[in-house]
Amino acid sequence: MAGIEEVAKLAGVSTATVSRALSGRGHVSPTTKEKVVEAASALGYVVSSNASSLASGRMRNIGVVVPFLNRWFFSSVIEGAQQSLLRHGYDLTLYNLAGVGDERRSVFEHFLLRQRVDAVIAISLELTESEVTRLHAIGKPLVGVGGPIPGVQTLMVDDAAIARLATEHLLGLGHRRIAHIGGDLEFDLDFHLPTNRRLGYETALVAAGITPDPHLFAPADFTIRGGYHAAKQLLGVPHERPTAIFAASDEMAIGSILAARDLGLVVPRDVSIIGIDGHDLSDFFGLSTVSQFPRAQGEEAVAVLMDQLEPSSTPQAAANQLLPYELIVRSSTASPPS
Amino acid sequence: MAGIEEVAKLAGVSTATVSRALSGRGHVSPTTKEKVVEAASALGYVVSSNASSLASGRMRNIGVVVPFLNRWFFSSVIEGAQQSLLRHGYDLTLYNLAGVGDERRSVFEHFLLRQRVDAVIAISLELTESEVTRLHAIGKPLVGVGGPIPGVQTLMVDDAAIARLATEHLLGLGHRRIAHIGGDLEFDLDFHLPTNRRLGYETALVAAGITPDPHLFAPADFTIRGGYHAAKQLLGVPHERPTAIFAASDEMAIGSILAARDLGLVVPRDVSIIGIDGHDLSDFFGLSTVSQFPRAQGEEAVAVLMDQLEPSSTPQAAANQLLPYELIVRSSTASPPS
DNA sequence: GTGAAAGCGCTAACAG
DNA sequence: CTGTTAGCGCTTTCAC
Repeated sequence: MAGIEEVAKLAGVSTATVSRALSGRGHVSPTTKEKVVEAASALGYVVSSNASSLASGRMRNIGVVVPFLNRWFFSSVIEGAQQSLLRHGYDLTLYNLAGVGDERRSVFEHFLLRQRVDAVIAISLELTESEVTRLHAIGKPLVGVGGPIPGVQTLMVDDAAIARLATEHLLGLGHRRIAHIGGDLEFDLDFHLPTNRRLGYETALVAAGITPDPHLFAPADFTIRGGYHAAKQLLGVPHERPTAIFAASDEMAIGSILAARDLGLVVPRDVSIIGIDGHDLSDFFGLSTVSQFPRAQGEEAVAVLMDQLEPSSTPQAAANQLLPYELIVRSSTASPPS
Repeated sequence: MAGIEEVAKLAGVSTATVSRALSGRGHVSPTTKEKVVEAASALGYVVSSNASSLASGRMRNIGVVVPFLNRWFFSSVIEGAQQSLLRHGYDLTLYNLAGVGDERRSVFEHFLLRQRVDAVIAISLELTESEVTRLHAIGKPLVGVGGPIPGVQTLMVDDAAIARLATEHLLGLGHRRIAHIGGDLEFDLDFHLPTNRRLGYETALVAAGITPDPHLFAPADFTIRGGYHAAKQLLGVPHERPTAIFAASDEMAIGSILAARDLGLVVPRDVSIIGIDGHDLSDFFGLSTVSQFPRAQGEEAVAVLMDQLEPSSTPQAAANQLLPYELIVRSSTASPPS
């Protein structure tokens, strides 16, 4: 456990110089710097992040708060963020706000209050005003991903536009009876995401001169299982079966594909199905979808934070900016049966 | 940002007493403690983890190293670990060793060397001997989950036994031509897990007087997609089609179910399918499986670490112990067609 | 460009 | 049971 002092001795300089040489902060002559770097690696020296943090106030650590871990969207965002952070020399401390009660309070007491992080990224999580306020009070940047947090810089896709696009794709193929599987109310608590998607769907319909039919809406929980059950409900009716389903997530769309099969329907001949996400499995199921790019969202969140944490001449990110998405047409959508 | 000193003043005690009262270490009279706690919360005081760590040498932070994030098994283990750690007042810093090259070195330079963590949990990841040695050299406990790391305390299920159990289930139903979808060689690099599962499968076969047939083995990559393709291969043969498939993961088993359907085969009438994992989706697909309990594995890993980090009279965990598993019979397995 | 020295905020002996 | 007193290992003014 070599310390800075030993490095200084070996390099024949002061500890201050070692610190400067190794951190890049402040000016050190090239020769000196080289000597220091050499001495450091010779001794296997590495700075103690604690001592460094204590003295400097920087933690080089970002807190990431998520509601779930084993959902494709979340783990993808995290992956993107983590990789990007690593590149910046930051660590990523993970907080899973699964249990909404004590766990959640506990998280805030824990890391907010223990100042373990320089900033926090909240993924698809609606923080309370008090939580936001407290974070801001202690000067911690906070960026949201996946939905608007009042008063907070947020990265999000335009859910309404995405939903409109998906619906328009179906409309363009000639579908008129288009069902929608969206989030149920419980999910709307966080983020109005389902609502926005439903809105986009209805907007597209109306623009095409179609009155949205409440019977063509089914709520589900964003999972394959949920989509399956919702789709069975939608497709099981004897008359006026929808010719297409627009699901608010790929997992629900996949569930819908499976449901259609189980009902003896052929996709896309009998029913077209489109999702949202660009899930790993969408390709496998031949699912048409509107991709959003969660890994990129994680990276972008980090870029936003870095702009604040380490202001450089050239900001890397634009916050409150709408993120890209892309319609991917595969084999689950086609013209309706005539 | 109230400091310990202000709390001490408000409570009318010394900073040392505040520290003791708040951390629980050392004895403080109940009255004093109450006063301190009150003063602390009145001031909104929270310890600075840096200062605390620097002075005490404890980080209250565990590093978790994983090869993937968006795979059910890994995110589940992490979830379990994180929740358990939170309860112990520890944070969880996540390191994704996705890219095996620079990323990996970088991780080790970063956190190993920056002493940000008290210990590390390696999930299904074969650390190099040098990595293990270095960790041990600086006295960091290290526990493996999901496969044996030489010289390291490891939590794992008995993969051979699980595979044997799954195969015996099929045998017991009367199957004789049982195919196996296992990991391909690439995956065997980490952990011999596929090999062990294949071994268990063959052991069961041999015990039943059946000679394992290499044509009944197909490698895949543990994903739904991979399982699908492997199963098509296995089930597509015109003669002597296997009557059952044992897949080394639920995702591959699900892929197999989908492949069977696409080939016009009815599960389990024409072919029985069993997996390993107890995946979230296994219930949905009616998949028979041998559950292992990844969340519990994460929790157990934490318990092992806590025993070392905060030795108490009663050890909570037994290391190098085989973890529980359970055969769950659902509707994907039945007697073979006669 | 480099060194000296004063902390960063807390914990852990050691006394009392 | 509680107070005093050294540091923990680094960063950062401030001089030079």
